[in-house]
Amino acid sequence: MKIRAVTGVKDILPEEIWKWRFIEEVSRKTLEEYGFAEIRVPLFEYTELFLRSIGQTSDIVEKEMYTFEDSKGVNISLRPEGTAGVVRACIEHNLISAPSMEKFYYMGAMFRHERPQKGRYRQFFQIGAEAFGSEGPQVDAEIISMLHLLMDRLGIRDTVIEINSLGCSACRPEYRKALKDFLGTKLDLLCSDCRRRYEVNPLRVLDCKNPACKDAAVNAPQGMTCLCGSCMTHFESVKEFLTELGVPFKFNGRLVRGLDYYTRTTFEITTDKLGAQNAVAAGGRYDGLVEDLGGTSIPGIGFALGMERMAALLPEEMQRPNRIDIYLAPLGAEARRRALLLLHGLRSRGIRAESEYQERSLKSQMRQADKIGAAFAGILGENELARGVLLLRDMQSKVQTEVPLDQAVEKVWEQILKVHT
RNA sequence: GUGAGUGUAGCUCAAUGGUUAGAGCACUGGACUGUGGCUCCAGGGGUUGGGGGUUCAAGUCCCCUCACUCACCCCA
Repeated sequence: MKIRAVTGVKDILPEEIWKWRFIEEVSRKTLEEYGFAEIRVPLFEYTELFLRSIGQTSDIVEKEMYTFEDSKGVNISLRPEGTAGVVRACIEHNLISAPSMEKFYYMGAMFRHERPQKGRYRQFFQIGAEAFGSEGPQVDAEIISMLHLLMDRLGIRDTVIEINSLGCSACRPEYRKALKDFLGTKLDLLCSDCRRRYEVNPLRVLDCKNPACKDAAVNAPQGMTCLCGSCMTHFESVKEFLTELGVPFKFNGRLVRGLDYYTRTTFEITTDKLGAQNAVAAGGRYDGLVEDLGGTSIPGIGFALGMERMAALLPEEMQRPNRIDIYLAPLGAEARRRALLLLHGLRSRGIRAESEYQERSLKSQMRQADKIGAAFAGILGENELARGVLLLRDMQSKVQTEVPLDQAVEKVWEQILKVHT
């Protein structure tokens, strides 16, 4: 068998990795401005954790988890999402307690055994954040507005923020019943998937893309009309705060999340530029999850964003940054020996320097300097060697200056500073 | 899990069933023997995804298989 990467996973090559780093850097900065602290939790957990958090009947658990037994027969799963592990760690290490706010963020790989397609992989990277300790609508608005700011900083436009409220443990069952009563009269109009959903999770019928189902559900009761008083007030406040913060959003009464733990506010940032996978970030409140997993009753809210999808949406005009400051082009064995020392000096000073190690024409070395995008070329031939100088060429302006070899490191440093400012 | 499309050089793609499977880009060298991007010339690079079949002859037709892509489903 030919050796290759496993189906549905991909290598992120050097020519593209700058996008990931850019997204990570901007996200880190933004999250930390909002008071989130990084946490790293394992890539795998006992399967039971996901069964209890995400929900037995969710598609993720039913058919998308990488589940296996280790050599001792312990049932393990690769994490399909990040929230469950973070909540587990918080409970285990007593990181959260009732009234005080605690905020965490993470970035890393998630695994789902789905059929790969555009924007969907079996190993994919998410950046996620979770805020515990407050059920106040300010937190909801803050998280959504933070995402809005983050998208803006990344230069990603053409996305829409959609929000909805799913109600709480008091009013959701009522809505579910109302919806079931309504859909019960339309069963023969629904697709086979939706007839199954009707039994297991009727809310998801609203999410079906099948035109017949959309028609059948057009007059379905909206979740909003069934919200209890406190959920209604909460949702109204979230919308008010968002408006005050200047965050544009769209109410979408059909926005249903695929994970069972969500309550009250849910939101999604969508785009039409990614084919069938339109969600770039999504999240919501999960006021019951901590308790469900064995902690005390602590409300929480969080989101996750898809790095591959973000990377695909970065503005096309963004360029891969230069990775080398100076390329040394030595001519002859003696010059190459001297270049080795100079390289060491430059690099020790924090200058990104590269060189050719074999005998090659100056022409080809200059071509190489150009190809890797070096800001400067340093030419060191017999001529220069004899006079103890380095010929420094600014690749953009083509201006060449000679600097004394024994001061080369400092001179190069000065020139680079000039270019960078 | 279901459906459709596509597999030929590192990449993008040509090649009526018929000679030794080509081109552009990329790479290397040269024209310019010490100066990058443009131009021109030359060179290296292939188990035509894999296996079987039909045929005098298969990259081309048939079957199987694998992979990729897109979509359904679902989601970040």
